[in-house]
Amino acid sequence: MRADLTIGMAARAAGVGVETIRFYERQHLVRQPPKPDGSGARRYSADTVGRIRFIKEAQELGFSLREIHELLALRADPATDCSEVREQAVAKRADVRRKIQRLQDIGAALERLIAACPGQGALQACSIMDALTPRSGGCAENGRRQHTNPRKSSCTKHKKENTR
Amino acid sequence: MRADLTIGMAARAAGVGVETIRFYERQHLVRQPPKPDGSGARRYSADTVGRIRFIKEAQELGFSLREIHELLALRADPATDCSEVREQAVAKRADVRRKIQRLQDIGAALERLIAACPGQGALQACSIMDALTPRSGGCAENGRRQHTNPRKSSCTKHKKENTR
DNA sequence: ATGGCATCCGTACCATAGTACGGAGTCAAG
DNA sequence: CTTGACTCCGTACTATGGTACGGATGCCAT
Repeated sequence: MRADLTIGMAARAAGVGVETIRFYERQHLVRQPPKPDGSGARRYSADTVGRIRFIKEAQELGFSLREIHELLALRADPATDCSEVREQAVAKRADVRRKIQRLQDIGAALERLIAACPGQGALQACSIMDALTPRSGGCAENGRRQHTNPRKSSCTKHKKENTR
Repeated sequence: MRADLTIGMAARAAGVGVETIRFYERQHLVRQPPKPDGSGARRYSADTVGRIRFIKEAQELGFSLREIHELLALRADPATDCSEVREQAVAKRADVRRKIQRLQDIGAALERLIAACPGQGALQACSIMDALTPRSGGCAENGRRQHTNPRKSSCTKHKKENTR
């Protein structure tokens, strides 16, 4: 794997600023490559770019840099005690699964919200908090019946949390 | 919905500190309830507790407080322009789907890492970065074939990024 | 060899999301 | 009627994750 990118090129390729790469180096999230042959500028590989992209993505999924470090440090290889690595990997997997579950709940709530909102004014008040608990709050689904009379929606019954 | 919790009780129920609730009030993420009848202490409802829980969960999924505010502000109801709400909800849903996809990728990579790691030392070096790109890097899966000859694993070929 | 970039490195500053502190008030039990 | 636990509100401090700045140096094309 040849390292042929300057820090500026690597930063552009990864979609971050040069300073971010240096910051990650200080945090030991990416290794600072050696200066090739006493030259002034370090050279970065495409692998490093991928690593930086991974860091940014994982951040958007709610992992802290510390957690990302742990993720990146996980290695199955013949030199390490695999059972410990395995244990951590299993824990991370559980974490990931929990997050997926919650996102699916939020996705379903948004789906309900969208269904309650046919395009011309909903028939029933419905926030995402209502939509999270399908059996209880508002959010009658109110599909493609746009031709039906949009008056008399019996709405705006419960205001509850107004918050701003 | 009766509001019968003091701020301390609400904080405990939501798993946050009192100061966090006050902070959210300052940020207009939760409404500050009125003091009932000139009494000194405000009273919070179970709804507010749910709202705070939602905020904490969404944060762990990588949403900023600003984004969470937008999520919470989405309401389908007869008084608002539904098509605009719908548009935002659809955008948020896309966001959520993207996150789910990435988490599934990471989950699959962890799965591969776990599979490559039978418990006694892996046959092949494999980091999560390798495991993310199944066809290319390391991470031969190495399931329950512990009886097959574990020599000659042709491992530890590519060290690439060592990073610390 | 010189002008214009880019890199290097250190330090300072910034936004976000809390967390702590301190003084004053309230309320119920002992 | 005091003590202790809690609330209220304002201000200050903290941790995380960058961003910006500035002087020195390096690289390369004209």
